Amino acid sequence: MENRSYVSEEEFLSEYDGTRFEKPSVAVDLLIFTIEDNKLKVLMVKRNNYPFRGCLSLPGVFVNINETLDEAAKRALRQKAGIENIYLEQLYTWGDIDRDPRMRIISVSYLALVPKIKIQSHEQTADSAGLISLDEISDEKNQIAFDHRKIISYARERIKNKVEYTNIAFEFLPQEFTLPELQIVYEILLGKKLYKANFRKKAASLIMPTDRMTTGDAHRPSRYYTLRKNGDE
Amino acid sequence: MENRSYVSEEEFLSEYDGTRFEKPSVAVDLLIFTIEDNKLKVLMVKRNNYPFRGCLSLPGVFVNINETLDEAAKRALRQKAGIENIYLEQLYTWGDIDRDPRMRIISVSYLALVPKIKIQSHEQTADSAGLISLDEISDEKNQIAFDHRKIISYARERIKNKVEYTNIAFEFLPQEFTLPELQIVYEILLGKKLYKANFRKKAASLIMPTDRMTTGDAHRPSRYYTLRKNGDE
DNA sequence: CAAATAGTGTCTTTGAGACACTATCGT
DNA sequence: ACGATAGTGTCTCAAAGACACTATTTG
Repeated sequence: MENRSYVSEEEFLSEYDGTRFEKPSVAVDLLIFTIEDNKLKVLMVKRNNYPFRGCLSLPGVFVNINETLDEAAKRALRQKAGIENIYLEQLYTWGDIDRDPRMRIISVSYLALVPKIKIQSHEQTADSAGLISLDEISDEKNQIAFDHRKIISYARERIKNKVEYTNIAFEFLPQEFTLPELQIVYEILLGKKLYKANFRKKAASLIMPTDRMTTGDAHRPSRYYTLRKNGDE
Repeated sequence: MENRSYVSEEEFLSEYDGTRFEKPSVAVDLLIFTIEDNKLKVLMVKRNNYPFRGCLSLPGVFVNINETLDEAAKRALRQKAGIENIYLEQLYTWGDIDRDPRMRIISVSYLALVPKIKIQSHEQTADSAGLISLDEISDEKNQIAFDHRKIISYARERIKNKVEYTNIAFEFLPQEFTLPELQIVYEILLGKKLYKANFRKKAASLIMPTDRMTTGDAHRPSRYYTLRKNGDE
């Protein structure tokens, strides 16, 4: 009886092309976004090897033969930024031939969103990692390694779009937040000011009030809310 | 002076991990969607080798070392379906370890949309290709190779979403079409009936009337339209 | 004229947008 | 009382949804 028996690689490849294949390398690159000082920032590392020595680049790892892409992304998140359990989604796969001058590397990029608090304590994990504002990255005077400027700009667009039809904005905040805080996050991500009253009406269906309030400010206190999960009434 | 000098692979890899890497293979798989007999269908080929002999699978090729992912996708489109110059976008990259029982293969999937007319003449290109309706693919009685059922279902969702905020529906139609035809395409892609009057009001801003009308039908004739491109008034 | 499909007019409801107002803190 | 920020009420306008109507062809 025929079960899924092994077929040699040679035989297998001939099914497709009849030629040998030189394989590209596969890496995973991370786009770890957070909001600091009311600015959207990306975690980048300074390269201390060629090529692009001294330039900023996205943190990444090679994909091991025995780990999935998602696992590789999570490992990179742990090893390069010391973060776990945050929003993570596959973004796009970059396959230009000369994107790395040394060899052919296909990069599967992952988008990670994280509240600033979670990232603080791990700042000096691997290499010299740091949060870079998107303004600095757009600035042509700053050297960015590989095609990473393009990748970041792609990620920025994805965020802007997804804010409109998902709740990713909440990923930038701690579990409890005030509505003014939430509004600022939306304004940063969308890149425009919003009307307070309208924003609150729309947000109302997404959130649940807590009984905690801000204290100590020289103005009316603000209530803390949490994101309403599916199933909460 | 230091320019981007060559660094041995060994040395290069050590920067990341310090271990040797066994590389996965990288393939491109195509999801070629079209509408036939008022049903959404995908182009699939019947496998005549192990594994999954006799099962339906998505057409795909390995990525050559000297071609980009987009180029590989276009080549697959040409070689496996004989189609060119159609809507093509990268969908998602699948990297589970055992998605192929023979060896580690990472698959970059591409979504292609095509009007039925363009595909007709090339029906019997490579292998035994054929258009399979999504109902048949969901049917657990039909054997689908690899993780391709999951991939198709992911693509189906992407189409449903993108119909809402892009003009991809037009990719399923020839250059000239009637509004009833366009409405049917939208209904199939969205999976629900639409109100004619409302649909037409919304479509009005996207289309340009021609002076051609349908003829020969035992009812009022229908005007042909074209998609309004950016720049058309 | 009957059957069939193409195409239109209009009312209702919903939500986005804009603006003016009130509320509550610390000093 | 004042400055500052939190929070609300309400009007307008545009789009989505629902339904009833008219129009034009063939046989």
